[in-house]
Amino acid sequence: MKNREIARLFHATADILEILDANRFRINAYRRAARVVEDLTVDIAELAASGELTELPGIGQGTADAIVDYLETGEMFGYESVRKEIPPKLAELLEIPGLGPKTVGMLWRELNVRTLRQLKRALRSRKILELPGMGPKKVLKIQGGVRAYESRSGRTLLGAALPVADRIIELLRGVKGVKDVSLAGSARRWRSTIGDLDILVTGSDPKAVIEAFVGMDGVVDVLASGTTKASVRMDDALQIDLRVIAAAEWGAALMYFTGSKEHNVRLRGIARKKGLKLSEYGLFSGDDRVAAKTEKAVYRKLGMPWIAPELREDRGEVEAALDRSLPTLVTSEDIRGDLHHHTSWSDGFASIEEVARAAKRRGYEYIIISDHSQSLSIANGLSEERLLEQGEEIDRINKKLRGFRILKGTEADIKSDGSVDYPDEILSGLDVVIASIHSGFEQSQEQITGRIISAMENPNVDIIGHPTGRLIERREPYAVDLDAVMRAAAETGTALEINCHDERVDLNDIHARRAVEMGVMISLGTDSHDPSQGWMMDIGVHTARRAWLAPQSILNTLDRRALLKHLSRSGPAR
DNA sequence: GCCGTTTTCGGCCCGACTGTTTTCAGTCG
Repeated sequence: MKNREIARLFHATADILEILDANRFRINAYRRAARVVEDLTVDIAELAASGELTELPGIGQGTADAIVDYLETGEMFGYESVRKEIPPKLAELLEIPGLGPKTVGMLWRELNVRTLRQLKRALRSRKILELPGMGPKKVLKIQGGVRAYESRSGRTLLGAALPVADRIIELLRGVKGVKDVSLAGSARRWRSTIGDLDILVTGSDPKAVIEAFVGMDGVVDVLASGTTKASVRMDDALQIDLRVIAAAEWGAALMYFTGSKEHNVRLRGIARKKGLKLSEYGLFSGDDRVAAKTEKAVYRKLGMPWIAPELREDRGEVEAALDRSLPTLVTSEDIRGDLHHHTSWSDGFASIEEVARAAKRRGYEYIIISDHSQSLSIANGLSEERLLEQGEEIDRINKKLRGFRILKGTEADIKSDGSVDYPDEILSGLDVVIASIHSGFEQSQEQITGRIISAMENPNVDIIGHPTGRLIERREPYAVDLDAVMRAAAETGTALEINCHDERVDLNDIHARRAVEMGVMISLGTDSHDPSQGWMMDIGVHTARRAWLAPQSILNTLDRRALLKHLSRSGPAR
């Protein structure tokens, strides 16, 4: 799949055009094209082959030609020609906070700044102060941006940011006069990584809220602090934006601050067509505010039902809302059990009984114990004998539990030759078999894909665990041909996992949506190694929502009997 | 560069904050 590469080239083209001060709508067109390609659930080469590229919104003749050009030659003519217009590393400077395309372009033209090193030298020179719009404070601000850029650690995992958000929300609720506090931004949309945290507050004393916010523990840098808006950087480099708004504008502000930016742009376009104006202060007809207090009211006046935050990515949700075809999304209440959990029998930290009781407290009907298999010795994988012993232990504990069932499972390794790490007679005695790749990551696409497909052809294999093997921001996916895997999953009736662990989220939202479109069932598993990680099911559920999934597409919404029946297993009698 | 229930040209989302200005440009979200 060349989708990501093509999207990257469109983004790069837009970056360069910005520095060259090209028409901003042309720049936006490239950004939109990049995003459309990025979000595609199909291989762009297929669309190119069938001549359907220009049917995509935002892809016209120019960008379609560029895509075909790249697919055929490995180079994109448009990009190659603008690339020569600026020094090779100049566009990287755009990633420095506080430094935008205008300033980068000016510094290059006036002071011949072409690299980060030359930028740092220029910031110390006196000549920079002679440039228009440049003063001592601006220089300090950019120097601060350079420091942040050099020490940056990429995006923050949602699982790490949510506890911080909870703590801040708790703190702000305690400020005098505060009425409502809400998380907004990409965290409210449950993106698996976030750039910053956005928090919204309404209350009678904005000044007190801003003061409490910029003065809280852990703040190392106040980036902005106005009467309604403030930004801080925390000691772990996480940036947090706060906005204090009037109660009458709560809904409009929540929409604005939740984004995505692209979703908001679409809505504003629709407002404009209706002769209205949408901003964070409300939906206006001239000077009259026609809606603002709740999100629902604003959406209604735009002619559509409320759209769940997880869908607000401009991936077709606006069109679906307009013609009343939004999906019924799965919710946490639909989930009957966790389909992937480890215990101290392998590399987990809790006993089977502790895991089961915690799952029962979460309101589940069942949990699958899926410890590692024998060849994963580094994780204390279970030999055949120990797996059978574990089964007896599960039987004993099940007798003690009422209204809850521990199912016998395994997360069996898919070995380098594609075989599964236990013999069929062992696998067929289990309730659920997950098969995952934990070795041979460096194999070719053909080998990796072949391994997974041969595992799925084993009738005892029910679920493929973390199908791409990525670790967010740490390890790239192995070279798997996901399309081929999804086709085989549909044919063999094998489910694909959304591994809910915050470091994995694998399948991701786009993949999961594609899989279900191809007729594949999705399994949600937290891959917990301790019951305290069970909450990550929320990450999986909301990722499934981001993938537009209804309960029917998800294995864990089945009750125990229906689940075992679906997996073609009789299962133990109650 | 894309797009069209005001179509093939003339539009294209909106506002806060900052630092530089003396009315505004750049950056960010």
